[in-house]
Amino acid sequence: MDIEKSLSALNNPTRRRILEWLKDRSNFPPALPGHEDLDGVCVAYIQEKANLSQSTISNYMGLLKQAGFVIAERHGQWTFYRRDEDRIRAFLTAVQEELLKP
Amino acid sequence: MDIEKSLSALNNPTRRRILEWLKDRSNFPPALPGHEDLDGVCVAYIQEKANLSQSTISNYMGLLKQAGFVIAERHGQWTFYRRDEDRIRAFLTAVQEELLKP
DNA sequence: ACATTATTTCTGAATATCGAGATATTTCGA
DNA sequence: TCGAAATATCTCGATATTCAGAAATAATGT
Repeated sequence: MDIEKSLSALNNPTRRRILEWLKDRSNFPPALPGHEDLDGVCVAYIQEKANLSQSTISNYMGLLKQAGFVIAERHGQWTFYRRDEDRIRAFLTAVQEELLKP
Repeated sequence: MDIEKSLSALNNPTRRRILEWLKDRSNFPPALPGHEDLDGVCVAYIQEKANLSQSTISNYMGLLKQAGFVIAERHGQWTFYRRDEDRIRAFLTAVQEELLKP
């Protein structure tokens, strides 16, 4: 739990919006055939929604992953990203502790 | 509640440490004579503890104030800073909503 | 009024972040 | 095995942030 990295990752409106979009798979086009069971989303879909370049989104997803907010799962040529709810909650607890604990 | 500003303000280890120090007035030297009732801390004390230039600390305190984490109260030549617990809690709630709400 | 002290503001150099384009890597299909 | 698609990495210019020092402002004491 690197609070520094997490705060940096959150300190960007697009990255926060991506995290919100990932709350609901239906914010994105339907899953690719054969991947209906995964609830992750591929980079191309995120890029399309964010309207930023592919390299930027790939980089952003890397930051969100390093921060622990998302899990990346590679299936063939696709990388599917989904939220890591446990670690998101762990981050919130850590910030709360840091800000509030006596 | 500008979550952008707040996250930026938190995205610096020194500023987070200052917020922690301010939890307990006894992290700093005793109050100046005649100001024992205030539980705020003057910039000079914070500067000494952070070991950064006075202009840097003044700047930092300005950011923390704009972010809503501290309240500044000017008494004579001193500005006393103290945490704004209500707004700190409000920020935590806002981040929690943004990160967790469906 | 003048000197002293606390604080803020201005200026600038070093460093970090943003987001793009070009290129590399991985994997699939023909 | 060759080519195409999806993603990752490298590099770069533009912009933002960090922090210091100097100058400006504000309040106090003599």
